[in-house]
Amino acid sequence: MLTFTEENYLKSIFHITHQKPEDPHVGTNELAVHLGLKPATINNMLKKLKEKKLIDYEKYGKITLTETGSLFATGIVRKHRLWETFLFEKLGFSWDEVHELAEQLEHIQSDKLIERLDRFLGGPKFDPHGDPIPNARGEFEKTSEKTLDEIPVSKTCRMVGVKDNSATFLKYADSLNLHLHQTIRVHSRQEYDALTHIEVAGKTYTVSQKFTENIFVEDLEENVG
Amino acid sequence: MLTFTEENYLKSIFHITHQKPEDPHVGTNELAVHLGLKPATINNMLKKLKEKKLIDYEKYGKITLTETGSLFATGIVRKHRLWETFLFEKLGFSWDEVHELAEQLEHIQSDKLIERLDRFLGGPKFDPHGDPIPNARGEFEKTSEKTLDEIPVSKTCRMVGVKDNSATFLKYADSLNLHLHQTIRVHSRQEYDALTHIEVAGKTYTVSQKFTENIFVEDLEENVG
DNA sequence: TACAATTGTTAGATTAGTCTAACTTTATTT
DNA sequence: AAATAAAGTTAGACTAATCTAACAATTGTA
Repeated sequence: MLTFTEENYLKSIFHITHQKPEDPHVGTNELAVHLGLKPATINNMLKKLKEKKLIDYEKYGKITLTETGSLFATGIVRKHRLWETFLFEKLGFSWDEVHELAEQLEHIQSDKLIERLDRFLGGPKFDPHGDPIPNARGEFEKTSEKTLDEIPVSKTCRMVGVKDNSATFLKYADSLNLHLHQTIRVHSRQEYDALTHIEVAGKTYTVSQKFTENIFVEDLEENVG
Repeated sequence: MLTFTEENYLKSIFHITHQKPEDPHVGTNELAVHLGLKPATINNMLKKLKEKKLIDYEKYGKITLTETGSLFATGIVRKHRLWETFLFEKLGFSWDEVHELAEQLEHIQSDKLIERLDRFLGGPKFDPHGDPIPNARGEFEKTSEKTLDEIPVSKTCRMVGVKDNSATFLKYADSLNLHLHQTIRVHSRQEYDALTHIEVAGKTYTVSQKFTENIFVEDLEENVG
């Protein structure tokens, strides 16, 4: 049984690893920033996690989850995303509210509870942000890594997720009618700064590259022809 | 904002106070037993709770909740019982399983969540054990204090709650078809040890006084005549 | 390659919540 | 009322998780 704190460390290592699949290196400072703690604190805990065989780690080396650690991490992510789905689907929370609450709920200890919740929700595969929900074995589907800024002008795509999970970003997206499964047409794009004109639900908006690179999309062409 | 631990202390003081309305005295040892801690530990925390104006307490004196402390306590009880109701009604847990899970869920911090949960459940007034659910102001209905051992022979009553919330007791009750709102007829009672023959859903059982005094009931006669 | 910048580590202090062991006060019993 | 039992308190130690400040190793660059 892990402590609340240990769970958060494993989850952060998992997220950092998966946010940049090209570089599986996780460093002390990086983890400190992610967890909002000081590097010295991290160092301290890394020893404990290594002791418990949850991570592989050598002094001045990189941090990686062991198989056990990884299983715990996906377990927490599974719980987090199922609770988000519950809050969104059943209690009517908006997608910018669910993350913070799920941060608390993900630490509830009960396999039975989480399996019942999963069933109650109809075995969802994705959470309200389009992130995949791991199954009880820790497996999850790979999602599109294509972002809206990569879609060529005059093509249409479908929104399938978001890279940024902050409430600010999510509320902004909401205000542009952008939600999961929404169809987006790229009208034009400035060569200089990639400022993009998009059409969403009959309305057009101008959005920055900072914004477009945080929207995950799927091509829609094949479904049209 | 209270810590997990502080919440548990307040909740225990609340429960001890309400379990014996004739004697509102709560002592250090008593609280220690209730929380599964040592008296010395309790003493330590009492100082902190007093400091925070959550309890009234003088050295060697009795412990009582302040108005603020009481409001926090009923808030926790409200959350506990709403979560129990959710687990029972929506996720299909049995009434002997819900308490332990609610012990964790009751500490989730979000007024909005609990109000949404309340609405989702249809504003229940009682939890799966028949205990009243306080409203957002901390008010709750008073329930019957009459127990099955007080029902005269050949009278019929309706089960409205349980005094003992242990899984062992609840499973035993379940095995006798005893659940909330069930009608119970008292067939006979031994004068010596109050061993009682009851009829439940067409079947008869012999139960001890230890058992009958843990079943809260309401008279049914007035509804019959 | 050597220096500077970045990154990581160590030592020691702090806080919350717990414990044990010894002691004090209050309550009960003869 | 005195002796005993029960209840409550204090002092001091421990663990988990954090911090700051000082130091060490690695990396990147001139």
